[in-house]
Amino acid sequence: MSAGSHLKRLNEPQRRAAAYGRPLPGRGVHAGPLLIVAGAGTGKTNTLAHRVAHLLIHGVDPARILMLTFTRRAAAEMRRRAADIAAGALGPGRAPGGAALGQRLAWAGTFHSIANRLLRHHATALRLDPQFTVLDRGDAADVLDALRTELGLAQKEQRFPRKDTCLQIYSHRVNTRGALRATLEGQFPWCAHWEETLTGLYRAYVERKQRESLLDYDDLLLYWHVMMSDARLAARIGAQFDHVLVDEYQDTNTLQADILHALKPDGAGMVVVGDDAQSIYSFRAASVENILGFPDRFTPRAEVITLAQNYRSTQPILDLANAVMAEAPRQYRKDLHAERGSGARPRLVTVADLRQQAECVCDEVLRRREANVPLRRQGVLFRSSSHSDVLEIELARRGIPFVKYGGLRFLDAGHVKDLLALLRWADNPRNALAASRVLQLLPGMGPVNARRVFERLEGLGARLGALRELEPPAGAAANWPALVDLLTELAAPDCPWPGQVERARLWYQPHFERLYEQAHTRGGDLEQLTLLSGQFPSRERFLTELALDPPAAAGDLSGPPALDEDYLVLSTVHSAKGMEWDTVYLLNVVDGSFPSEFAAGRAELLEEERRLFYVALTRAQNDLLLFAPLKFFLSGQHRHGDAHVYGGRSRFLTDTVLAHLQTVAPAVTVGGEHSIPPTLEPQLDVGARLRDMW
DNA sequence: AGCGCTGGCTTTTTT
DNA sequence: AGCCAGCGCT
Repeated sequence: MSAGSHLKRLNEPQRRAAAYGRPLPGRGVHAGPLLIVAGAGTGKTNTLAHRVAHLLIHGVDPARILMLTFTRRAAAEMRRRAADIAAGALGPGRAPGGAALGQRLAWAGTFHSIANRLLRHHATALRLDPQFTVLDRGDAADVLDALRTELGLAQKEQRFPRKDTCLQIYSHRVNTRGALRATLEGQFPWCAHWEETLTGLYRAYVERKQRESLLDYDDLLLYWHVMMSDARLAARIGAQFDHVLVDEYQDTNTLQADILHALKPDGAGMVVVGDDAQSIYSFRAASVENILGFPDRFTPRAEVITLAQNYRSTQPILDLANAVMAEAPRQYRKDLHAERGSGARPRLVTVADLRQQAECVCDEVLRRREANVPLRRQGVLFRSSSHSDVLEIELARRGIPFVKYGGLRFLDAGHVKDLLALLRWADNPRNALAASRVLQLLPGMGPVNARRVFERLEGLGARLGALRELEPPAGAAANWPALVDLLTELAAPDCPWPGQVERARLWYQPHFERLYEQAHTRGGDLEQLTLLSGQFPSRERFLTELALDPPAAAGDLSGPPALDEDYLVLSTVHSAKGMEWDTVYLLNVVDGSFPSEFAAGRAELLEEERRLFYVALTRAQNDLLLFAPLKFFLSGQHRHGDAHVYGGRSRFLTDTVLAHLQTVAPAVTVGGEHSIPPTLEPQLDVGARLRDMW
């Protein structure tokens, strides 16, 4: 096999990117820093996978490649594809098969999961308990909530920010590496006068986490960052990897960029990929400056390769997307060019209301399925999670299976938290949050009693076995022995692993039924948790991986469809990053919803909304339908309570942009009750058909 | 101290 | 619709 034949299927810039650097015969590849600016659908993942394969083929040890992705799913995909390409190029006998090779790409993962591994490995050097517990977002917020109450911040005079807001502020400040004041003024102006109080709260938060061996998402990065500021540790970790590849670089934040820089100060072996036009995570402190400033962070400057040849969408879809971006005041112009040629013009469908929107989407989805576009080749996208509520009901009514990405998570459900708290407490007896949650499952046990029990237990050395020596509060005595039995059992070092969830569930069941209204519909989640636990080797791994990569959807009407079944995908635009569908339906293209009303009045936020819109449009391969309901029902949250709003046309749909859309007339409303969905099929020229017959 | 109820207030997107 | 503080009854 000739050198480079594995790159034959790439175009010229892709090939340059994949093969960047100088091969050292049999010993790897020597390369300086490289930025790949990859427009939507330009084969970014493919190029990166070929880059990894190229490295493997030239003898780079897979264990010395660090591959950082935005999601777990992206990491798995990258591992699989790179291994396949490399295995194919090396041929049988010269290398382990694709699957084995993929296994050996052990350092492919999200920033957070890689941080987790590094920290557990170097825990002792950091004076960190290697058994630390990873807090998911909800748990982190609950810790803050407990502290907020303890510090007496729930005062009468003025409402203190709610726990989720407190966490968001904290997180933003940590990830930008800026001052709290800057975060408050820039992102949370309505909380600015709480600056001092918040500082006190966060100080307590940090102390509490340290005392209880808890790390939240941000801590994973922070500890990693601190680790990299120690010259010896940084050198050791940097020397562990010859190549560092980073996907979705436009959505990294300052903290992450600094970690990378410390890892490879001269940029050796560093390749980052991204698209400034798809930067959509500023609320998570992502900074576009990272990608824009990347080349200049090194001497000599990093090389830049741009990919603009689009393989995903038809030209009319790209024309629309390009037209939207052309109106951005500040941008790095790269007009995408379609490899695939012409196709149907995207459509703007005006519907009367959300109900009609849902009906229309269902009709169109089914019509396409009849035309051999399976459900899984069709995706429904929306700005915020609740925008699909009405559609979900309609889908369920018609028996169309779907999976929803984004929005309410599995881990947010109370009963899932309860069961996990049992396991977490068993795993880390110092975890006060888990303890408090578990104890309060008992009737007669409130916050005060739970706290007393926990404190007395700490006095006895924080061993769960010591629970037996404690006297329970009278009101909770009846259920006390069973709980003590359970915890003693779970905490025993020889307690068999997958069985523990089953065991905990058995104890939990009666409490579950007492505490939750629709216990029967929600029971599936617990079942799913039990099944999931079997896939992990230990309790610690299960709890950590679950926090780092929670299942996408909460169990609902039908539960998650089996993987081989056909199902429609519903997704927030954020969660749709990197995905593509034959047909894309974008809901609620109405001002206030797209762009979100919260972005109004702030130019940078509005620009991010535009990029978000752009991401949504460029997910489509062949067909793109935008829906614009005339009447919009808003629930809650709004000054005047629930209301119908007649939303204006989205400000992104300017005349220039509209010129790239085929608009479909509003539906006719009959009798005020039933509305007829508009015909979406291409207009038939009946006359021509009849003439053609002869 | 626990627990259920009332009423005022509410900032989208997620590793 | 859901969070959160406060009240009143047990």
